[in-house]
Amino acid sequence: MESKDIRSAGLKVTLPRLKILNMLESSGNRHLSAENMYKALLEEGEEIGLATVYRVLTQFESAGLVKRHHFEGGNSVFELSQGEHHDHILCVKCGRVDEFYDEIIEQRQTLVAKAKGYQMTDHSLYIYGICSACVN
Amino acid sequence: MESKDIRSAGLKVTLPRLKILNMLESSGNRHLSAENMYKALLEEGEEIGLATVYRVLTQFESAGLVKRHHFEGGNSVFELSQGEHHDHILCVKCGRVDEFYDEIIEQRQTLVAKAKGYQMTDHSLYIYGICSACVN
DNA sequence: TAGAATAATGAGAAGCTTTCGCATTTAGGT
DNA sequence: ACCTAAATGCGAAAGCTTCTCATTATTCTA
Repeated sequence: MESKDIRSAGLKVTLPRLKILNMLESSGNRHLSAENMYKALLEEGEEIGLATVYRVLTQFESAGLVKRHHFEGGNSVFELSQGEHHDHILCVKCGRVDEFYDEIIEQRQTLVAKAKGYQMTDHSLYIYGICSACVN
Repeated sequence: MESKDIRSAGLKVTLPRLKILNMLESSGNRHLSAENMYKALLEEGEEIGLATVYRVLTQFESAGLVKRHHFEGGNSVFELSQGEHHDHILCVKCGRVDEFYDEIIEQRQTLVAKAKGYQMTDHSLYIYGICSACVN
């Protein structure tokens, strides 16, 4: 029951929030845009406004429930922030998204930040390419 | 004379294009938004429209003269693509931007792409943090 | 160097994603 | 069940970027 997550974020448990959280959990696609979710909800017959989808996602992000990503050229996508940090590699042809984690890259980033005199708070790494299915 | 660059990109040498290229070359800030440049041109008394600034920058990007970056939360910034590839580290407080290049990170990215079955075409890495001047 | 053909410009409108404002509805504690 | 605060939906609005199109400028050619 994901109601716990919503409640412990200090948010009231409402139908829009349950639906959105559920969609993020159960969708085959782990990376959804607000528009995606809005349309999917419409098709399910839910009367949920687009503004609400954005609002809820922003709240979930603040609560650490989801992560927002700005993929190249377009809108934001959201993913459940279950488990550990990872970065993304995406196909520029079909839009497929894969995840990866590379300890050495992580370490080097920390070193770079230190060398430049920065106190690192966050980082974003996207690798773009053509996936095996699209190379042909 | 940067007219060569414009001409060899297959573009006519016009005042807006010269001004914009010049601004990217001579500005202390290497990372400028279209809006930045537009305002600066206005202040210089140039009658250059915002649409033209965007158009020209997009053309320069296609020609490989400039690189476009999507820094977190906001508009695109452009920088002359002189010299070699580098990534960016930016201060979330003051907006300062520094550049870095880390050979090991580059190598690992190639390895990751290969391991995931991707033919890498590009990548973007941004480190966010608080710079030495803003830590206080 | 004048003229023709073509590309570039400026201004405003329009597109897209995201946020805001507000009246109405709903959740949660008492 | 009631009351208060929070959440919702809708439309409007904001911010960035692109498009349209009539006008202007550049380049090529004669």
